Formats: sequence, structure tokens, C-alpha cells
Amino acid sequence: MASFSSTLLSWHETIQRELPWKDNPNVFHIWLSEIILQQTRVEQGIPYFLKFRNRFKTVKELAECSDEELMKLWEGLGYYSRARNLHKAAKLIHDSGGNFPDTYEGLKALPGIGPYTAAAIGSFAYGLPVPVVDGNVNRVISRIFGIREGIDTKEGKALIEKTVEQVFDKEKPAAFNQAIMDFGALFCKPKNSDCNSCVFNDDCYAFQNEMVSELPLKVKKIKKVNRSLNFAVISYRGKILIKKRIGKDIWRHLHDFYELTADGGINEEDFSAIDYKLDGIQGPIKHVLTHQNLSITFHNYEAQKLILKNGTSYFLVERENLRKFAFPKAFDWYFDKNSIYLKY
DNA sequence: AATGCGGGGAA
DNA sequence: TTCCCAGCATT
Repeated sequence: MASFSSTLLSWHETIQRELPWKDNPNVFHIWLSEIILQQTRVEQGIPYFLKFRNRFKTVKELAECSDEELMKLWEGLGYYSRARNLHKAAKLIHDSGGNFPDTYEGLKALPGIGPYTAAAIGSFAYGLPVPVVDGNVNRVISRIFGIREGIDTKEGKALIEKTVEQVFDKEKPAAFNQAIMDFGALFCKPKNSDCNSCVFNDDCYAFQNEMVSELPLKVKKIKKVNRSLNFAVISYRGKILIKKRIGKDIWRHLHDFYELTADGGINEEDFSAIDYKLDGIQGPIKHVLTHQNLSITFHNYEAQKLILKNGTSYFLVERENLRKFAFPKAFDWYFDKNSIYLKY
């Protein structure tokens, strides 16, 4: 039988996948795309990549971008710590002369860059002989070579890594890595993979043993909690009260409104002075996160008098400027329903 | 080793 | 509904 790599690379010749970060390959664009694509489908990430590529021509420009603008650009993409780490890394690179690290360890030392991303950037930008292991690779390798350990366990990860090392093509790191991920994404898919026309089917453990639907094996289950969120949208003279979420909680570094406790109202001690009346309730709406099922209700308040406390983290924003700030995707429902758009 | 962290697409 | 996606940081 031909080698795994030659079979894989021959298959890769038969497909074409045009991706914008390959337009004019450079380490800045490769890095940017890899961060954006973490736990994110290529189709979902592309518009964000284009937006970032257009806004930032250099690492320096990214490093000098304000936090507010960066979060606004990332708004809606999820896993917002990626944006924060991207920014941190840009500053580190800029402060140390503007050059990216060109070793695996150097890359992995940057915030937001773990084993996968270091291997991806290293191989794609510098031709370093390091194999990537992402969700696609886990699937392809565990099926073809019959890895029956949980890919989310220490043993399973070690087995996958060892197996990839054995079939990896050190002469063509970038081509191999690209090909195996494309193979996983376009052919050896989680469901409905066309095994009958697969170039590996004669040697595929999962296909030969009718275990395609069972591999890769995942052991750990995510437990979800139900959670209610209640926000008071307090309007005062055409402005709306918001704050930045800074706690160790969901949507960190995005903004929200005054948060009400379970069945409590506005705590007047949060303000120097406040006089208000309820002006309707909207919701609840359901919003799903990986670990939480959210039920969100918006309580509209109109304030006749409002004096903020000294040192408070709340601030008032003109209604038409509200969308200049980054908010959770779930708030789109409220903004749409109340015709709150960014006025240009 | 376990947990937290978004949002969307596919079946 | 359930699963998964070019994962990583924190505890």
C-alpha cells in the first residue's frame, strides 16, 4: 500500500478549497485566521477574518487598537477571551520588535496559542515539521487507525499524537497538515461521510469494523445548567445605562445593562439618586451557550431623575450610540425589537 | 483532570 | 434535540 501521506496528498489534489488567509500567505494572516477559527467553523470565521484583515494591516495596528474597538470587531463570534489574548499577543510581539516567534515553543508561549495553533502557524508560516491535532485530525486518525480510547482523555490524546507522528510527512509539513484537516472537514465528516468512495476505506479500521459512527469516542459529557438573567434597561433623557461585564462569568468584556437579581428590583443604593417607573417587560427569550441554557428578560425603566455614584462602573450612552459597544449576541433580539441601531 | 467559555450549522 | 466546529486558559 502507498504511504498514508502520499494517499492523503493525492486525494488533496482532487479538491480545492479557497480560503482568504491563503490569498497572500504571511504569518500575521495565518495567526489571525487560526485564532478566529478555534472551535469555529470556517464559514463562520471567514467574514470576521476579512473584517480584521481589512482593519489591521500590521501587528502594530492591532497592538494599538483600543480594547473597545477590538471587542466590537469580535462581537458575535463567541469565546471572547480569544480577542483579549489576540490583543495581548499583538502587544507582546510589537513590544519585542514586531517579529513573530518562529519556533514551536516560542509560538506556544504567546497568549491564545496552544499546541494546535502553534503547530498550525509553525507549519504553515515556517514549514516547521510539527503535525496539527484538531477536531478533524482526531476524527480521521481515530477512525482510520482504530483509536478506541476517548479522545478527551490523557491516554487517547497520547495515542492520537503518537499515531499522527508516525504517519506525518516531515518533508511536507504544511501540505500534510492542510490536507488532513481538509480531509476531515470535507470528506471524513462527523456524519454522512462517504466511506464507499474513500481513498482509505480498504485500510480504515472504522469502516472495516462498522464503527464509523462510533469514532472518535468521546467520554466526557457536558452538564448544562438553566439560568435566568434579568436586565433593567434604564433610560434617562434619551440615554441608556450600561456597564462592562468584568466578573468571572459569561460574556466577559462585553457590555450589558443593569442586572437585576432573581426577583428583585433596582437597588437604589447603587445610585446617588434615582427616580423611575417601569415601562414594560420584554421576553423572556431563550439563548443557548455551551454550559448554560439562558432565559433572558428585559425590564424597561424610564428614569425621571438619575445621578450616578462616584466611581460607579455604570455609564450612560446615547440611545443611537448604544451599538458602538460590544454586546452579547443574545441582546440582538432586544435591539431589533426596539429599533436600536447604530446611527452613522 | 476537570471546568468554563459562544454561537451557529447539520441531521 | 444532539453533536461538533482549524482549542485554550484556569483551577
